[in-house]
Amino acid sequence: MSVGSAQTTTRNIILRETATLFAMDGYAGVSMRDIANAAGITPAALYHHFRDKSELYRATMAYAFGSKMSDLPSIVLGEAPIEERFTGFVLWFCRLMATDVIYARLMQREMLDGDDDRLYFLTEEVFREPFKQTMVMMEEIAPKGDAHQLSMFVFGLIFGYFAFSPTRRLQTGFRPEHDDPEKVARDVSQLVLHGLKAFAGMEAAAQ
Amino acid sequence: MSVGSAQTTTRNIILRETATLFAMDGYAGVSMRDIANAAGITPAALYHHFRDKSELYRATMAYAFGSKMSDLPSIVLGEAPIEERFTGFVLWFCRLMATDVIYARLMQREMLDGDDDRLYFLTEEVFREPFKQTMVMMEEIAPKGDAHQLSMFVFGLIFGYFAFSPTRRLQTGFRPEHDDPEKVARDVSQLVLHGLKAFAGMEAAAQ
DNA sequence: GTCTATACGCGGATAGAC
DNA sequence: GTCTATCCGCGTATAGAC
Repeated sequence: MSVGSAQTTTRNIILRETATLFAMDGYAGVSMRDIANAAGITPAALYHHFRDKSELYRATMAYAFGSKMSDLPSIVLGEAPIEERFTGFVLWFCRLMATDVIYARLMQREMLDGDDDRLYFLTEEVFREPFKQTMVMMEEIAPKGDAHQLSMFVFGLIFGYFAFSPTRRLQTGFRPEHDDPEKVARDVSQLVLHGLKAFAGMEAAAQ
Repeated sequence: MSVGSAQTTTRNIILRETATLFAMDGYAGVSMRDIANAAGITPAALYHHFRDKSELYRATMAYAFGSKMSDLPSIVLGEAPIEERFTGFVLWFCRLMATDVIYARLMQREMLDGDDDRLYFLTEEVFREPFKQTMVMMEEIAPKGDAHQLSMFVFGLIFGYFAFSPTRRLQTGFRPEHDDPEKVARDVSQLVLHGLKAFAGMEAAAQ
């Protein structure tokens, strides 16, 4: 559930609370009164820190998404064999999606409701680097494949799997271990690493 | 963009409009005035057809999700070899996600905002059958694998890939064909069919 | 089945005191 | 930097005529 950085200025308290509120109820579902309440101040005080609701929302995204990706490079870059680095990446992303509900939900909401500017921010500031690094791995594993698309398959698979959780838990055959990021990461890695061999030699030949 | 059935009763006109509105802006983002406007009636008239906003929302879900899955069985059941049936299923789901924006967005929103009842409805009335059929295919392709989880990987992959579209289109290496359900389906099928061979003989052995 | 009229609380936002 | 007080339009919802 952890989101953003540490300092306990009023501004940061507000942002920490809004991250949770916006993640749970969405932009339109949260009022400035709700936020003020959660932060322990009055609505009027909010406007001392942020011009209006939409600026507060944007600040919340910057706060919530900031520096989440920082531990990734050490996993992906390095001397280890590609399979190991890839598996490490998958595990990292599975853990993020499974553990940080706020983060995962905000991502989902931005995909649905983000305007051009916010999607640009998300693309550039949040996904650009991890995505590039994933593409590099894809090129190494499946040199003749479409690195962009294959990387998106990986992101999509993990993102989608956990986004489906609410109904997945009610579905035939569900067991609690299906929520366990360690297990999911293992099986995703296995499926993808094996599957990518189909793209190692030639582009979309099978059908 | 097509949603739901045909008859042009007022009730159906309302539901058709609300499906679009709720899909685009979410429950809290749409007012009864908006809906009345779109349907060409006054807000008061809405309450002749639906008790309140939340009943209207539930009716919209039932309308939007109703009978979308009907053409699936003929694809999945049949005499064709399993690879072909699986590919057919993947193509069907890719087309649904890529073509029917309303449907895809409502699904995403329900994952985020659905209460217990609505998630139960989604699970039972929308996903139960297609999911079961996918599990059957998984058991045939990867007898020793975890059919529930592998099926969810497939749903998650396709769902997640298209849910990512807004930022995917801004990402390094994007080309328009990455939005083409036919191409995506081909490559997803190839990746998964090949990857599943890793699960054909034993459960999660590789790592 | 749809209208006009209306109730009334909640929404975002501001003024100005402390 | 936070408060109290307040503005005003929009939110859901209803009453009752046609």
